[in-house]
Amino acid sequence: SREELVPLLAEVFRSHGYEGASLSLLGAATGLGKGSLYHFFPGGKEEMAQAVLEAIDRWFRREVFQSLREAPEPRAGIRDMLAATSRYFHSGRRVCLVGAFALGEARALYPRQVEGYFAEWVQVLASALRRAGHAPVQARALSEDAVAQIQGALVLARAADEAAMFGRILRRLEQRLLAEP
Amino acid sequence: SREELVPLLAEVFRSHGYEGASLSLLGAATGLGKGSLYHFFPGGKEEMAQAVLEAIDRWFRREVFQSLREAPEPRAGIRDMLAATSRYFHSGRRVCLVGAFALGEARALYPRQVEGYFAEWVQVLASALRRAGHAPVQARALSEDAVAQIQGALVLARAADEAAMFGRILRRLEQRLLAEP
DNA sequence: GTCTATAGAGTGATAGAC
DNA sequence: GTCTATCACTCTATAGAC
Repeated sequence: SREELVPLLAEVFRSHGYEGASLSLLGAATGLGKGSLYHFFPGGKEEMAQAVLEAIDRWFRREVFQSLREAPEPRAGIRDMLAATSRYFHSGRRVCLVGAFALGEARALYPRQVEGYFAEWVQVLASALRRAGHAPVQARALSEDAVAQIQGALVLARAADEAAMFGRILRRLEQRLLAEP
Repeated sequence: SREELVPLLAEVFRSHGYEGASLSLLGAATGLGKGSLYHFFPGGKEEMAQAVLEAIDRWFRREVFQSLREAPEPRAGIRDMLAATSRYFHSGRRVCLVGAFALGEARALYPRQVEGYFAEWVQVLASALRRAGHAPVQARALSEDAVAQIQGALVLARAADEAAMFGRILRRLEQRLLAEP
């Protein structure tokens, strides 16, 4: 049942941040009392956020990184990655929890996960760009730019409360990533 | 003396977020008791954050947007803007408070300021790009991409705890912004 | 007396841990 | 549900300047 709880907890952390996600909010979202929450997560709030980060990590490995790694045609993999990214972030209406953690206090609690999430994304995308014909150095640079662009697009879309901005930026990013090396 | 307090308060909000910036932290950072803080900011924490956002707004208008608006040569203005940006964010070691607010709960408290900060940045940069020879639609698109890139670079640099990443991304952004239309 | 700035005890509410 | 700690905040008291 931990597995069924995690997506509910995730949405609370995403929309309220780590400090803002109080046990009463987490309880309300799951329909559980504090006692039950501590039964499933003896480590309390910290363990809940840990479980959420692990679930995010699994999702990105499966839905976003896998097609980048395994697509026979790297450019198709890049398209799939961007489509999965847009789906995951609800076309810009949803915030990136790892990005929000990176900017805030929670970074200190989960340094490995925060660092690893972006590092793996950049590495996997750079590898696909190399297979698409880019020189290693350019592939790495373009990949860093791209992952930063996605995160920045989420910030701007949320700031403007205009999800469409996320879609616009992602569409231009796709053109840039698929342009001939 | 409010003016002398604001930068100290700002650093607390930046490194702990809105909810994480407790009155005891704010008191410790300023060396003031609650009485004094409430003397200068009768509206409490909300007014302190408001004052910080106003100071940020003034700083960006003066140091970042002005050269974009007034530089006789728009490309020089763009270079100055990027240099001021890098200076402001301490070459990637400092977080963007408005960006952090945008991703978190505090966005709801200051919707106008959060929205306005990015909207003005995008608008002023797009105007400089038009003067540099870009067509209006392309200027606007490139400007959105650029401001998002800067915000994303701050997220990634902070996530990786590697300030140099911010510098790398900004250097490539400069090339892209100064490329011939 | 008045004004501005200060400190800090004390308020109820709520936090997370258990 | 119970616990203690801490939250934002209020209030009273007090200091020196003029």
